[in-house]
Amino acid sequence: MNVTIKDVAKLANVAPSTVSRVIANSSKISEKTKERVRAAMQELGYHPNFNARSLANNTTKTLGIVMPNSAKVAFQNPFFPEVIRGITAKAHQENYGLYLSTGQTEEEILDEVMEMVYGHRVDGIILLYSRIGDKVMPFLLEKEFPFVLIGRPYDIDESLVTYVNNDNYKATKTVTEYLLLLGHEKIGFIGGSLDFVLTLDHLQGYKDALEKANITVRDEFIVHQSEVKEGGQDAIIELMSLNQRPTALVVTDDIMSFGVLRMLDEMGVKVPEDLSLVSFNNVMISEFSSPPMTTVDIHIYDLGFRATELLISDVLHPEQAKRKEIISHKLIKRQTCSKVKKG
Amino acid sequence: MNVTIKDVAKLANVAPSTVSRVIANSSKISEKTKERVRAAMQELGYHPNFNARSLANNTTKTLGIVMPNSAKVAFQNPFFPEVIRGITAKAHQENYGLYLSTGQTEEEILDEVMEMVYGHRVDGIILLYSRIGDKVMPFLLEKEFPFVLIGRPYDIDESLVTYVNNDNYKATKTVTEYLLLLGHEKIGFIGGSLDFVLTLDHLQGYKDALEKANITVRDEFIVHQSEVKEGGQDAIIELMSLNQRPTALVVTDDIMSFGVLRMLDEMGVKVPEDLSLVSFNNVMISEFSSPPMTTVDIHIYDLGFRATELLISDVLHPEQAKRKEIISHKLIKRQTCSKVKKG
DNA sequence: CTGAAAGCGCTTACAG
DNA sequence: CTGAAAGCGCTTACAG
Repeated sequence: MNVTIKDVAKLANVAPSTVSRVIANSSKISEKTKERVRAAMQELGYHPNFNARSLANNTTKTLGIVMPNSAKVAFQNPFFPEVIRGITAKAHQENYGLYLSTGQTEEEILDEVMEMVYGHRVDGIILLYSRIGDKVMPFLLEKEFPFVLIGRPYDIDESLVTYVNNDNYKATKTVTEYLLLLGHEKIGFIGGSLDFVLTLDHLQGYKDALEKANITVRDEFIVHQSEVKEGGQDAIIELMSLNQRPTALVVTDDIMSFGVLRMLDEMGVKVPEDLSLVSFNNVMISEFSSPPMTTVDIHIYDLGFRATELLISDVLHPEQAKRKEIISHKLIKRQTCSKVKKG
Repeated sequence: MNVTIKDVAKLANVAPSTVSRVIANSSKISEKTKERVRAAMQELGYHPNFNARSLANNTTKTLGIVMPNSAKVAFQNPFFPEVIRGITAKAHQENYGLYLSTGQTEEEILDEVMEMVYGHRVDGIILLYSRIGDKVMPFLLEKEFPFVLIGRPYDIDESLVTYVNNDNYKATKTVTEYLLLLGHEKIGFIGGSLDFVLTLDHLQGYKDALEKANITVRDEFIVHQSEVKEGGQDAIIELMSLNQRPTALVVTDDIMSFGVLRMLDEMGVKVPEDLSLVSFNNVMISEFSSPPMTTVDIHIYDLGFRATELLISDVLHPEQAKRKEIISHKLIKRQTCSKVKKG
């Protein structure tokens, strides 16, 4: 019922193998034959069967995207759509398809990745996160399956994995120093779950900036929230209940900042007059908060785009050395920061 | 190099066909044999090759997701992640994989869909939008390829397609009537591009509510914006420059509302004192706007979940009648609406 | 430059 | 309940 390579071959009066070569645009086939075959394909409305091709040459032309287990939460954060947008752009350019992970728990995700690999569903995998104790990467490493990490490897020799990341340590350090320059000394930190390597980097940058300025790091100023949504709110209540309130806040995610700003508004705390805030990601809507937030643009789209580029290159040349790439970041100053109030 | 069905067969001392039947868990195989075969699979670390299976039985166990061409814009709107989340949940439950469209233009998307269909990449397709003049649906219809639409068909006999939708007409009508009840008579409308069927429904609901209340529909109160992001801003400037400003606004998208609220704040227009606003979608962060927005929850997740359920059912039973399903909506009252000011 | 043949790893009537 | 055989639609050495 379906038009196959054989039908085309018959009509064009050539062997199936020749048709196959025309599809691959092999240089060994004469222009004349190519034209004849192409005409036959046109006439019959031929389209190659991907599964057959994949089976024959062990290649799928599709890339797997693996999201953190908290898909529920994750996808509510514009980070993921945006990084996927970058991935999509490059993948489309290079004629790769995209296969999405659907697992909700760490275990399910590992199962899926195993299926992607063993089942030959994809040629390579993009990991959208780096989590401590993660088992996906060790598995991929062991199978020598091409993958690229968005984030940085942890507990694993860096030379073994291709990854693209921001300098999150430096970004957080800079941002904290910026707050210090504005005269703030009581600076709070609201970050994500300590399960993520990202959070470690954020935290270290924050601490080092303070220490460099000879300011003691206070544990009660540091709050971690895995649940981005309500997290922002709980965190701010905690901080604002302290005897010594911070006068500035480093919040590591724009969506969290939305929650924080809302909460502060309700509590009657004026931003930036009473409290300054610096955020991270520069997600589209972050300029629509009130007041519009000062935030670090980490070029999410580029993370996805470059990761895909590197992955495809690794897929095509598995023998080449792993590479790392740092995507630049940029502080976008809007209206949530001001000099500390005297007194 | 790879462990295949043959290796397992050899070790278990059965024929490859038997192994295949064990994988399919055929009831014709004795428990004893099953156990022996499973043990062999375990021992060898066997995993089925999906491409081979797909080729042999012409089934992929994967579903295609097709996003609107404006992927650039689209994905910035939390609607898509959220609907995909619903899709993901059901797909995972039923052991289906997900394949994502990557095209950026209408033409590219059609090409991709054709490739999905002709290339046997997916068993069925979920269309995340309904656009006027769209060519994807007619193609799918012609090929009799299983698909489900999120939205409603336009210019196509409804009995021909399975779809899941909200009653957007009624929702907008109700919301407008709510504003009327609060005493507003000058009610503006900020909607999406007229290319989308969704916008037609929104607009009709808005108009009918006004007409029913004997209020003339004013063209200058109606603004369409395709670009959600800046759109919100341009639109509000236009409206607020009128001699007769509206006292209330129906905005058909939360993200747009964020832009609108920001703009109003800058212009010194107080919400809800000077202007009321009702929005649509109840996206996660919509409760974090200031003030928190009153919006219609359209149960995006459910749209995706049910669509997937229906699609899988259509894939499995192509002969059955097409179905339609309306997902409920609910007005979430927060703080952007109040009675009209006297005078 | 082109063809005949084997093979990729499964599934599924058909027999028994 | 199990096996032998054909087939799914491609690709790719190997010959010529």
